[in-house]
Amino acid sequence: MATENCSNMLEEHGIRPTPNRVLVAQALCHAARPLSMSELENTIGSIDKSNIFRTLTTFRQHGLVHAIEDGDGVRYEICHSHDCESDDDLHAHFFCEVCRKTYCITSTELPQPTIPQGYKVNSLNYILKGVCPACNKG
Amino acid sequence: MATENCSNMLEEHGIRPTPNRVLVAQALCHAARPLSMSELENTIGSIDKSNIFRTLTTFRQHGLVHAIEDGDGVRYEICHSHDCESDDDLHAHFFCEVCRKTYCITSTELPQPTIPQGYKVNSLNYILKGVCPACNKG
DNA sequence: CATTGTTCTGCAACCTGGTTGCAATGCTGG
DNA sequence: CCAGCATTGCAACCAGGTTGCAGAACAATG
Repeated sequence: MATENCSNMLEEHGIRPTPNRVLVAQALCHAARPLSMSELENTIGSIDKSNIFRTLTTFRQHGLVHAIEDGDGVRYEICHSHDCESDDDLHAHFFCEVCRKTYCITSTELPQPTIPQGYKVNSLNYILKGVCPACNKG
Repeated sequence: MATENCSNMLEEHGIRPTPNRVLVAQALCHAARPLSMSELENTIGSIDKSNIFRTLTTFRQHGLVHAIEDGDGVRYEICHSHDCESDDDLHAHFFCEVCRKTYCITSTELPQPTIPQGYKVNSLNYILKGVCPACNKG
């Protein structure tokens, strides 16, 4: 996504589009998969990890990104939900144990288990672990 | 589970039943829910965390326990699978964000998403986060 | 344009969970 | 009993995540 568009996207979510924030948003938009703090740090190269952490916290508070816990830390992806309150952009994720990347499984809806009485569910995390097609060759 | 039974259980899995290992196995059997390394350390009180770590690693290698990543670290539970190879004891887990405990959702089968071509799945982790019934009162 | 208060940022320090190296101890088989 | 391997506790380490702080950037106001 172009710098301009990312800047607008931030403003639409009530986030002031500082240069660093635009860089983080661009990195997330450009990646086809969720990125961890350190992946973002390496990709961008010019921003301190504490700032990336605070930027992602801000993004999350404004419903711009999802946090995904894939057993290898936390990764973030742009939330494509039509309505960030209802968070209808849920899907499973696949963590490759070889290349240690996390992919979105968008081919299928996130299957919802039956929740017993009394539990209040705030978020879902469905992680599959194994070997991705790229690493599975040969 | 009694000391005697735990000891047998270890031997059935090809694990030498040292006193410490029996303590860890008992703690896991006695708890109705998966426990983290530090929960085990606190519950048992007499065993060093590095030893608990190595004990759990051994248990896992012998198919005695599952590791569950619930976004709050790793927790372990006795694997009740009939056949540890096929690992048919899969179920979702619920992490309470208030008391920070993890519960098993055994009321329902773990729903399986459709996996795209080429991915080799080794394990599944389905975590729901929210507030458990005990913390949800009042 | 200068001033002031808030926001953003980088750096360094910290914390916690997980992991490893090592030396001492305990156990097992000859 | 002895040699050799398994088990253990301790201390150190590591990485990801988090916080405190002080300076830089910014927006608003007179």
